[in-house]
Order: sequence, then structure tokens, then C-alpha cells
Amino acid sequence: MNCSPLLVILALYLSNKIQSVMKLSSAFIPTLKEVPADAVIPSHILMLRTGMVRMLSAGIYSFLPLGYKVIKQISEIIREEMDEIGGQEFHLPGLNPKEIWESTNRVEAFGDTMFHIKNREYVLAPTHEEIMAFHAKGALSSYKELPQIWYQIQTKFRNEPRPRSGVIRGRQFLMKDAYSFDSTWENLDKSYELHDKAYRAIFDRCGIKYFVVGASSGAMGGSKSEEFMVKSEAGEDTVAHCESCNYAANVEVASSRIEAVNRSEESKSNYEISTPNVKSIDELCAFLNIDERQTAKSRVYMFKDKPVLVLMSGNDEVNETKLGSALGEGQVRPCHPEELADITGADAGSIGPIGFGHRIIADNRLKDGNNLISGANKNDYHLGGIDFKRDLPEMEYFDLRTVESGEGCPRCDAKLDVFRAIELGHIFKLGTKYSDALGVNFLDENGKAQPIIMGSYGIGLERVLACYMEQNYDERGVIWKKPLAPFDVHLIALNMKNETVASKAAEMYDELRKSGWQVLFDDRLDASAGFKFNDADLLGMPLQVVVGEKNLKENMVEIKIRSTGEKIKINLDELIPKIKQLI
RNA sequence: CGGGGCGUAGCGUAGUCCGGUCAGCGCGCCUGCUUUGGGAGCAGGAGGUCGCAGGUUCGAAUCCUGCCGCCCCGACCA
Repeated sequence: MNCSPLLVILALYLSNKIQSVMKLSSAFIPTLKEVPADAVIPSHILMLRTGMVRMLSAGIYSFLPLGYKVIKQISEIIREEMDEIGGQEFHLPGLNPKEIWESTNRVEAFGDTMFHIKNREYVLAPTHEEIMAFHAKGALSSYKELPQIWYQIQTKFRNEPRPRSGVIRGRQFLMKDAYSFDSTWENLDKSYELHDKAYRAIFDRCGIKYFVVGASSGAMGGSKSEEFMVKSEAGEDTVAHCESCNYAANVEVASSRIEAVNRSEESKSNYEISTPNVKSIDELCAFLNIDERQTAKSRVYMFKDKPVLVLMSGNDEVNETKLGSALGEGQVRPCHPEELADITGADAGSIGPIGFGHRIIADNRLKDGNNLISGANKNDYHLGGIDFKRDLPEMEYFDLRTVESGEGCPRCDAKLDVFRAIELGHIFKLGTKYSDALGVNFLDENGKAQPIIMGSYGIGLERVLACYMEQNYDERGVIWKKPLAPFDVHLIALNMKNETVASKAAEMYDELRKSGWQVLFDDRLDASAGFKFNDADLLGMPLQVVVGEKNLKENMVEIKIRSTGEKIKINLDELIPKIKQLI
């Protein structure tokens, strides 16, 4: 290039005016060297350190330019995949008349989770089923107009009692929510399948490793639903997952293959054992030198104001969700320690089934077990030789235990892994709950009015971002990959006070941009080389192009691949083709 | 809402038990000179109602009371 320095300066000046956001000398990307005290999980720490977000209040975050850039990219991917399945984008109000929420009884259902406006009868929308149904009412009047898929990407408001994990659980958050409207249940299945496909495409494109869990749809009110989950310590759900066959379930409902307790040929008769100060199953096993499978642990619960004894094998954990469904309608709670003595005559640690005097149920694992040891309902004593078949013939058995890592998958020969996970997206078949409540009807082929059958499909945008970051970082910072990377190339001019470096880097900046890449240019005058390197690693763009004095003398620059740390020294002329090859 | 922790300059913190040169340190920021391949050096400088409000005291970051805010665990969770 045959440019005079003056022209270069002019070009620099002009491009600075137009593209200032992409130059670190003028961009607002406030990186932090130190870890803010309030951040605990990697994604939160990195979002703060890279200047992507700042907290305004608990669970309320502002997106700064760099963070918002990624959010926009995630939105765009979602938009493309939603449009691909025939979705049509809306933009709905966050401020809603309370009345419409009362008509579906959800002001009460949401309770304190819903934000209420003080000086007008408005609420802040925590989701938009009602509003979408409101717009569908009367507007979708014929089966010929169905199906429809309507979606939006909008801020939702929920008064979370405890916001946590940075952006993962906030009081205000971005959500893509979609609603399908169908004339038949078969067509709802199709709309649901379309969303399932779209969701997989979205998360695949974002480069997130996820799995799918069948779930209950809770307060949303519906039938079939699936959750798209990401394994993470920061997750709020605990799930069991099988790598081999992809079985996945919330531990609240998950089951596993385990060995049942053995039934021996010979059943001993009951005998009392003195067990001073032996409380736990571990202590009992150590004291008697036996295996935990020979023991039956007792847990006493209150169900409809009556005690229920729950027997588990060894240290197996009672799963209170399973217990609840086994017992049926009604509140279940563990008994308070003070209640135990009244009910059983003994304290926790010495309670057992023989002589309990109230309802007793047991986990399937204990079915027909004999020669078992349990509490004697007398402090410091246990009872041996318990035969469930002989001594407790009326006892009912249920699946009551919580699965644990390493147990057999219920669907294949592999083993289950149990871990925490973040819910990224949720799809479910709503049915006619909202169309019934709001009177959203269409006329079928026979001219008969029918409620529209709805589906509801959500994705948490911040969670997509957080999950990506949880999965892609190292001790130096974020590791971005396309298509979420805010920039493709981080161009580093090591010494901007050196004229050659400054002008060459500026030329490269223009050339790279002309070639269609998003370039972040570190053109800071005073920052030292090390400072720039560290910032670049922290910000984590896929490729770093390092322009230094020494290499430039040989007409060379260095490319560093962020994910591997590999450095490639190449001739200036090969820069563009090399980057094309690497991205 | 229960349990625990915290609140001192933009960020990270010392000091609080034992009231009195304790308002200090590191990073960042500003000015100048030097420096530029892995978070530069020297010199000078700006910046704090010690979360807020009461109270005790001659005197409060420090002790007492109330409130607010933030984090973690739990409960809750669409």
C-alpha cells in the first residue's frame, strides 16, 4: 500500500468516528482484573470481568455493549430457527391489565412471584400465555386459519424470592416465548415436534451441550412437556442422566436398576439388640459389623395429621416427591423430633416397624425382605430378625428412593450419572386451559365452536449465554466460538506509539473488516503488551492477531488460536486466507 | 421466609473483638517523563457522609437499637 502517514491518520480518524465501538481505545468494555466479591459461579464472574453485564439490584442486570452484542446474536439464532418452523414474531407489552390475569386465576397462582403496579391495576407480565390468547380470541376464528405459531423475545418480570447465580435466576430476564394454536390434538403434536426440532437446532448452533428431560409442567397447566437442560454445578435441578441411551429424568421422579435385598431361606425370629448411642445406619452397621442392606431405616412423616412410617433400605434417601405421589392428595411433612417420642416411644435412630401402631410403607427395594434389623421403638435398642412378609403382611410397597450416581440405568445396561442442571428451555402442550378460560374458540369443519388447542415454548436468553460460558472458559478467561463470539478477530497492536505498528495494524483492521469479519481492535496507546494479551485472553475472541514491531520487520504477524493457545507466525499476505481457513 | 456471611474510594480489601494520628493498602484513575512480546518504572496528584437513621460517650468505622442492601445454603421455582 502506498499511503502517506497523513492519509493513514485521516483514515484512522474517520474509521474511529464510524466504528468507534470496535476499538478498545474508545469502546466501553470495562474489564476487571480482580474478581468481584459477589460473583461465585464462572459465568457470572466472567460476565462481570469482561464487562458484559453490571448488576443494578439483586437479580436485575444491565447488559453492557459487549454482553448485549452476544444477546443479540443469540436472539438472531432463535429468530431464524423460529421463523424456519413458521413462527411469527410479536412484540407484546410487559405491562398488563390485572383483569386478564384474574380471568385465568393466575394472579393467585403466581402469588408473590408476580409484580404488581401500585398506582394502577396493572401487573408486570411474568409470561404471556394470556396476552397471546387474548389476541388469538376472535382473530383466529376458523380451522382454516390454524395452525399458528406466535412468538416474541421479551423481558419478563418475576419477583423471585431469591435471585441467584448472576444472570441465571433474575427478577427481570429475557425470554423467547412461543405459543402454538391448533385445531386438533394431532396438530398440537406436530407443532410440539416442530418446536422440539427448532430447540435442538438453536442449542446446537449456539454450541451448547445439552440433554432433554421429560418433566411435569407445574403451574403452567398442561400435559406433556420436555425440559432442555445443561449440566452445571450452578443448576437448580438435580437430574439423573444416562450417557449411553440418553435416559434423563429429574431425580424427583427418576428410577434406577438396583439390587433388591436378599431373602434368606431361613427366617430368624425377632430378637432385641442393645445398641447404646447408635443412631445412624452407618453407626449401626459398624457396631454390628453388617452390611447396610441388612438394615431398614425408619423415617416418620405426617400425612393428613396422621403419622406414616417410611422404611428404606440402609442409607437410601426418601424421595419426598415420590412419597407424596405414593400417599396421594394431601400435605406430607417430616415429623418434628419432639413428635417422634409421642408417636413411637423412642427418638430418631431407634424407631422401627414392629409395634409402630400406625400406617407403614416401604420402598420396593425392601420387598419381602427378612432377617432385617431396624429400630426397636425403644431408645438404644434395635430389633433383629424382622421378616416383612411374616411380621408386616399388610405393609404397602412403593418406589420411594432417590437414585444415586453409579446406579444402573432403567433403560439400558449403562450406569446413571446424577448431577445438577440448569433449565435452558421448556416446551409443553398446554391444551385448552387458556382458550377455555378466555373463550378462544374457532369454528371447525362442521361450523361448531371449539376451544383452540395451545402449546407453550420458552427459552431463557440469559441462560443460553450463561450456559455457553459455563461450558467454554479456562483460567485465563472466556473461550468464544462462532456464532456467539462477539467478535471473530481480536487485533492487537502491541505498541501503538510505533508508527509502523500503528499504521500496519490500522490497515489490517480495515482489510479484515472488508473481508466481512467482526474485528475488535486493541489500539490503546498506553496499554502494555502484557496487559493487552491478558485482556485478549480474558475477552476470548476465537482468533487473536498480534502486530508487533519485530515480526513486522519481516513482514510477519502472529495469529493465536484462543481455544488451543496455538500460535502461528505468518506473512502479512497470507493473513486473510489463513484466517478464512481458521474460522 | 429460616440459617450463615458481608457492607470502608470505581474494584479488591486492612482496621471492628479491645472506642482516642485508623481512615490505611493493592489495582484502577489524573499529570509529567521513561517504557511497549505476557497485567511496566519513577515522580507528583485526585477520590471515602466508613450502607442509612437514631442512641451511648468528652470522643464512634469500632459499642447499642432499628432499618436498608448484597452474597451463600435451605425453602420456593413456570
